[in-house]
Amino acid sequence: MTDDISKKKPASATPIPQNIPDAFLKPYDPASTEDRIYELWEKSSPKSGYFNPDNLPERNQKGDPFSIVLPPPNVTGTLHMGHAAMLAIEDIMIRYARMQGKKTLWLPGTDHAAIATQSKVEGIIYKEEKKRRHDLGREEFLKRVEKFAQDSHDTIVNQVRKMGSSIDWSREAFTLDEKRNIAVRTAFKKMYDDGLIYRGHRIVNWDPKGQTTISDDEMVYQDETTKFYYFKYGPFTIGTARPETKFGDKYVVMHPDDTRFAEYKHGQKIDLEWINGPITATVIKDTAIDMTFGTGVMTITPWHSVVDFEIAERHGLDKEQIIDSYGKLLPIAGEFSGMKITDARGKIVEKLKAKGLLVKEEDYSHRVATAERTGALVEPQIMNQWFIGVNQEFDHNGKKTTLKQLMQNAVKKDGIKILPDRFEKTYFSWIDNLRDWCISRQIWYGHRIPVWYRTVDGKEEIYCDIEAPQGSDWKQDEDTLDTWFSSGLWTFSTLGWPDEKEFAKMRMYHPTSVLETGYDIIFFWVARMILMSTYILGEIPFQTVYLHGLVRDGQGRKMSKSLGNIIDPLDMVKKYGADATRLSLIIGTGPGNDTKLSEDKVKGYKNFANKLWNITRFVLGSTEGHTYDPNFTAWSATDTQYITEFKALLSEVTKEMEEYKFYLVGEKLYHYAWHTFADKILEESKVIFANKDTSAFADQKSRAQFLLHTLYSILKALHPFMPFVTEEIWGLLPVHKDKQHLIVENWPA
RNA sequence: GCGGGAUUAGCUCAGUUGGUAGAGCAGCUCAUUUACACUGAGAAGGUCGGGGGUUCAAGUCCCUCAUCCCGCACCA
Repeated sequence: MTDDISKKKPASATPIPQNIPDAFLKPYDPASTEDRIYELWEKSSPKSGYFNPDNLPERNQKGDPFSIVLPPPNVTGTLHMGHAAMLAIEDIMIRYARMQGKKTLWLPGTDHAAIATQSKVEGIIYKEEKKRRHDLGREEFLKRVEKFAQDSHDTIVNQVRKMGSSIDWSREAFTLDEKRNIAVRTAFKKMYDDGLIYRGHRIVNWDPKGQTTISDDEMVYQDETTKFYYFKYGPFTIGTARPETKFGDKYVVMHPDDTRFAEYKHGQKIDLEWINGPITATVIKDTAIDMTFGTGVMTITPWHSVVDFEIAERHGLDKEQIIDSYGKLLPIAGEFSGMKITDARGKIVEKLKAKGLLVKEEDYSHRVATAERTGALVEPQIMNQWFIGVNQEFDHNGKKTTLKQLMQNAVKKDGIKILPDRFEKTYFSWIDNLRDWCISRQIWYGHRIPVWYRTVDGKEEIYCDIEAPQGSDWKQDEDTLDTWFSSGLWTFSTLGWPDEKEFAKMRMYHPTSVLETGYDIIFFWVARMILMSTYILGEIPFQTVYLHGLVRDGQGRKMSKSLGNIIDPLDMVKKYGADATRLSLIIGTGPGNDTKLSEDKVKGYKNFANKLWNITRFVLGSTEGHTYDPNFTAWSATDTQYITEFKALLSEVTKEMEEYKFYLVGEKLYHYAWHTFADKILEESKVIFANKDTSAFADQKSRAQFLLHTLYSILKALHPFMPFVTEEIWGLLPVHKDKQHLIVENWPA
C-alpha cells in the first residue's frame, strides 16, 4: 500500500525539511511513474524524441555512431521473458552509449516468420472453422494471416515500450513490408545474376504435414527405438530400419577396402530375388560406407536419403521416387501402392519373412528428424527447388570466392567478435558442414520468389527481376522464400538499402556495433546476416555478437505452458516495475549462460528501487541549506577516502561495461548504493550532521557535498539498468529542475 | 560418435595475468514511530565434484575419473 506514511507520524516528529519534494513522502510507485517517464523521453521532440539519434544533444551529434538493430520478434504472439532479457540487455548498451555521447541508434522491427506464423494461423482457422488454407484460397488466407500479424505486432510494440526500451520508433521496420520486399527482390536478383541462386532437382527436407520444404535448422531430432531388420539380398545380408523404402533398391554398396567383399567388383551385376520378384542389382564401391556398422553392406534409396543421394550422384546412378509428398507409397511398391509408409512397414516385413528373406531383427535406437513446426516426420525427397550455392565460386569485387569463404573470413579475418568466444567454434563447425541452402517454401505467407515463367514454342523461359516482366503470359513462381532470407538482410534493409539516397543517410550506422541475440539462433540468423552483408555490401553486418542464454524458472526448468511455470514479463512490470524486472534479468547472467528467474528475485529489486528513493529523501533532507557545488574541493579526510573508493568503483564498472559484463556492473552498483552508501555512509552522516558545534561545520559542508555528488553519480551509473526510477529522481532533484534529462546526461567518469 | 558447458554456503551464482574463500536469497539471533519494514545490526554456514600432477603457493594451470546439461553429426 502506498498510504501517506506521514499520517502515522505523531505531531512531535521532526519537521520535514523544506527541500524535499512531496513525492518522496510516499514509497516509490513504478506503476504511476513509468508510462509518464517513457513519454517524457519519447515526446521530448517530434519523431521519437531522444530515441532518435537526430534529436540528441550537440555532443552526441559529434560523437561516434553506435547502433543496434533489434532482433525482430516473430509476429506469432506475445513476448516472453527471453525477449524481456534481450530488451533489457540491449537497452543497457544503448543507454550507456548514449550517455557516453555517441550518436546512438536502436532500430525496432518485427519478423513475419513465414512458416511459424502461417502454421499458427492455420491452426487457429482449423480449430475455429474446420477449414484449411486451400478452402479459403491464397488471397483470403493471406488476409487472415496479415490481420493476425498486425494484432501480434501491436501487442509486441506495447510490451517493448513497457520494458523501457529507448528505441527509435520513427524507423520501425517489418521483414515483410514494402521496403523490405524490394530489398529481398534486389538481393535475390543479384544472387541469381551471379549464379549463386539456382533452381534444380535436389534432395530436400520435406514436411509431409506442412506440405513444404524446410531447412536443416528447422528440424528437431527425436530419439526413437525401432526395429532394425536384416534381409537376404542375393549373396549379401543388408540391414535397414526402413524396409518400406527398399522397393527400388537395385544398387548394393560396400566399402572398397572391405576384404570381406573383395570378390565383388564395382559395377558387377547380380541377379537376386527381392520384395516383388527377381531383380538385377549392381555392386557399387564407395567410401561413405561404414565397414563396422551392420553387415558393412547396404542398398541405397537415393530419392529419400541425403547420403544415398550423394552416393548416387558420385556414381551417376538412377534415382527413383518411392514415396509421394503425402507419405504414401507409389506404384513401384506394387501391391503396397497407395499405403501410408507407417502402415506398410509391418506388411512388407511379413512378406519378406514369408519369402524367407528375413534373416533377423533387433532393437535399434536412433534419432529421427521431425519438422519443428508441425511435428511431422521429415521425408527427404528429390524436388525442383531454389537453392543458394554456398560452395559456388563467383567473382566478388575482383576476387574469386565462395559464400562459405565469406562467412568464414568475417569471423576469422574481418574482426567479428563472438561473445562468449566458445561460440566461434560452433560457428565454424556449422559452416564446415554447410550444404546448399534451400530457400523455396511451398507456403503462402512470405516474400514471393521474384521469378516468372512462360512457355514459348514448347520451351520454358525464366525471367528474374525486381519487377514483373511485361506481357500477360508470364506466371510468377508460386513459392515463397525461407523467412531467414529476409532476416539475413536485416542490418542494412532497415537502414534504407537498396534505396541509394536513403541508405546514404544511414550509412554511418553500418556495420552495426553489436548484435545481441539468443545463442539458439546463431545458425539461423547470425550466419545468414554475415552471408548477406559480406556478399551484398562487402562488409561485416556487426562488430560484436553478444549471445544471451535462455530464461529459465527458479529451478532451472524451461518455461513452458505445460509446466505452468511461465512468468509473464508484463505481469512482473505491473507488480514490481520495469526497473526491477530488468535488473532481475541482468544480475547473475553472463553472455551465453542461461538465467534463472523467480518472482522473489524481481521483488528484491523492487525494494532496491525504493531504497534509491529513500536514499534521495535522506540526502536531500540532511543536506538542507547546502547547495550542490560542482567545483567543491575542501573535502574532509574521510570524504577524500570515500571519493577515492567511489572513483575506483566507477572506473572498474566502466571497464566492465566495455567488456559487456553487465551482470557485474549491476551487482556492484547495487551493492555500493545499498550497503556502502546507505548502510555505512548515510548512517555515519547522521552523527556528523547532528553535531551542533561550529567546529563540525567544515566536515558537514564536505559531507553534504559528498552526498550530493555521489548520489548524482550513482543515479547516472544506474540509469542504463534502472532508467525509470533514476530519471524520476533526477527530475525531482531541485538543482536539476532546469537541466537536461538524465537519459542524455554524461556517463560518470 | 564429435564438440562445448557446468560441478564453489541450504538455494542461485561471482571469483579473468595463481597469492589467506565472496555476494544475493532463504534460515538463525537481536533492534522497533526509523531516510527507508519494500528496514537496520550481528552471528552462523564451504576439506571450491573425486583423484593425481606442476608450483614456495592451485577454486584458478595440466592430466584423469564421475555426474549433469547443451549443441552437432548421424550409420543403411
